[in-house]
Amino acid sequence: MSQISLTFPDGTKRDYAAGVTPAEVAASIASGLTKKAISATVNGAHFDLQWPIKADATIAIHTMADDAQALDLIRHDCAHIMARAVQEIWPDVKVTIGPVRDYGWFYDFDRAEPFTPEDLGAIEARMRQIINARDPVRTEVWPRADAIKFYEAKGEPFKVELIGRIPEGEDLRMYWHGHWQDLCRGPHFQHTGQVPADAFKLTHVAGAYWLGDSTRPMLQRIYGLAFKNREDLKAHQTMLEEAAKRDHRKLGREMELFHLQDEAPGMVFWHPNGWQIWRTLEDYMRGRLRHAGYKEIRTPQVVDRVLWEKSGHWEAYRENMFIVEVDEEGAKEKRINALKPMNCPCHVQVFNQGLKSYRDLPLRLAEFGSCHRYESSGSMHGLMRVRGFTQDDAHIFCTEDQIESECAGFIALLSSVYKDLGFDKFDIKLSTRPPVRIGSDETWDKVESALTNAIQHLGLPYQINPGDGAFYGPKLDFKLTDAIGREWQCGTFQVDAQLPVRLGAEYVGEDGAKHHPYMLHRAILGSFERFIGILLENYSGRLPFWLAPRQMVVSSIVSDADAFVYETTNALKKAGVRAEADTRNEKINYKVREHSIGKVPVILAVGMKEVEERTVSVRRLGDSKTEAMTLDQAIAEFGFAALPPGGQ
RNA sequence: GCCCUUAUAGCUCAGCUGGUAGAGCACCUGAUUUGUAAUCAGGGGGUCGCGGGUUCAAGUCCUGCUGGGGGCACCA
Repeated sequence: MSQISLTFPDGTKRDYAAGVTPAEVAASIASGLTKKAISATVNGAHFDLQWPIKADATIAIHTMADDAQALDLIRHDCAHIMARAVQEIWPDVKVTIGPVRDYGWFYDFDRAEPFTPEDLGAIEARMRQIINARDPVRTEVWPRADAIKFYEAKGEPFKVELIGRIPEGEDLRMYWHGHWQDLCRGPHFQHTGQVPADAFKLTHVAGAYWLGDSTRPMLQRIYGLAFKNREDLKAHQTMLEEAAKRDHRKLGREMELFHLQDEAPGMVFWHPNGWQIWRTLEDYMRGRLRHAGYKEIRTPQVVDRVLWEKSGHWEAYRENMFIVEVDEEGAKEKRINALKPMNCPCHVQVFNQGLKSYRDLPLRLAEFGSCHRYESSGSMHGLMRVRGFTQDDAHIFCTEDQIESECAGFIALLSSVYKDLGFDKFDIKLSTRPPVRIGSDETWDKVESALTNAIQHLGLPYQINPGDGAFYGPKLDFKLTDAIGREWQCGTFQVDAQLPVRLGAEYVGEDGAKHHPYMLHRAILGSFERFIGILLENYSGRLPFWLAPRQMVVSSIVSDADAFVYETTNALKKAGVRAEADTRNEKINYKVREHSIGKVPVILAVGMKEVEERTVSVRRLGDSKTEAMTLDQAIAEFGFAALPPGGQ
């Protein structure tokens, strides 16, 4: 047998017989490593200890100290152990696939009866038995015909189909966890006892289409969490509980911001406090847009289908549109309109009024545009996915040469807005030309490089999603990261050479001839509804002072202080602060508690001491200390704090 | 849209194997004038999501619809 050379992380090389396994390599290095080794990285691929290495390679042996590999094996072995447990309890259940995911894994099963929470407990118990049995894990590469025959005999149709989808030439790997068998890419541990028995938890069952295809059968997916030890699992569960506490739907009720009801699913009823947040945010955005050279417009909600036919939406998007029929008396036929699902066609109508010159470009038209989309019933979620929403929309009409500078200007504006709103980190994703597209390659080259140059000149990192652009042009998506690490896609910047042509937008160029402008679709917040939801969850409802719907409550301690409470409240209001007086006959403890729960950023307490000294006692949310301040100081400080960032 | 699950007072929830509803908070009234996260006492409040069905009897069992939740699909 021939020799191969393996290169270790420290650069040393050793020779082995071809076909040596990582387990044998580990044993050759140190006897302690034989026991501690769990897997290896061979030429960048995660290898099972049992897999033969056939040629020269770089190799690194992993132990449980390597988090990434250890967690990958723990979660993947959990998936197999769970599937084995399920089939041991219910032998007629068919298995499908069970991949690793963030913090755990899932496995999809085909079973007539639904799994119940009690079932999950029984499965967990059986999993622990399997782990405690320390059953060996074995793997073999099989010819596909044998594997297909094997699964047909076993009555596992999903596995048979899966084999048919694995590319020819790829090794078909069979795994055994004890007596139980599964088709799997691997790698895995060497025995089931290597999975920590106290660091996993089955969390919930959900439906999932086979192969993610809604025309295929609905399977039952069981989700599990798994970590290296009990403490990590507990920490993660605590984190999930904390995340649930800041759910915007819960905060919306507690802070009296908005509600949703049966008669208008997916449409928001904004209450005074919530609408105050909205208006503050809208005023802020309006100021930012004005400074960035945008002109604000307003276009109709209900538009005749003729326009949607021209724009192409009637054909492509009709099932998601709210159709409005008007039956005019005496008219020969009904007039069919649609609530606008987006603003772009209306903005082109504004552009088309009057003759435009190249001197008018770039023309930036902004609208806080109310849109309605008939979203599928299962997709709605609080403020995050609704049927009626308002975009911070704008369309920039420009020439090809202006795309790059417009893009750069947009990203600068977006990053500044995100920073003001408390999001320091965001990622950019560039989606490039798809296989099916319109326009010449030359134009695509030019437009894609305009976007790339704009990002690069700003020195920002970005990822490329090849082929993910729209058929009419490339796009940038902007994803921000919130306080607990979740990512939200909000901003977008799309280049469109199509709609201006379809809707006949033209300008007179320097050459005196008519040209179609490019249209740049862009949004920073995405929608007010969703962004307010994100803000609430990011801040856990404790919005920064300028955004808080109720900024200050001036609370009396004794009723003799009431006059000074009103004087203070009125002075603060005059200074632009959203201040309220609370002179109810209640203890100061009661008032402090109530307004703290109400997430009011600043509570002022006024007793006789303050009345005599013309001071206020300041208590900031989340801080149990108080601070004495003269009334004049308080007015100056909080009057300033109430201004939006940038002093607009 | 699909799978599972769920719907009881303004909110959070209890109501066992069917016997016509209960708690805490909130709300109202009274007392209390209080120093930084709940003062005490009393009171009012629910056609148990909606429509059918089984039963002597339905919040409870069956069924349809609607909304919510967890996912999947969708998000041009």
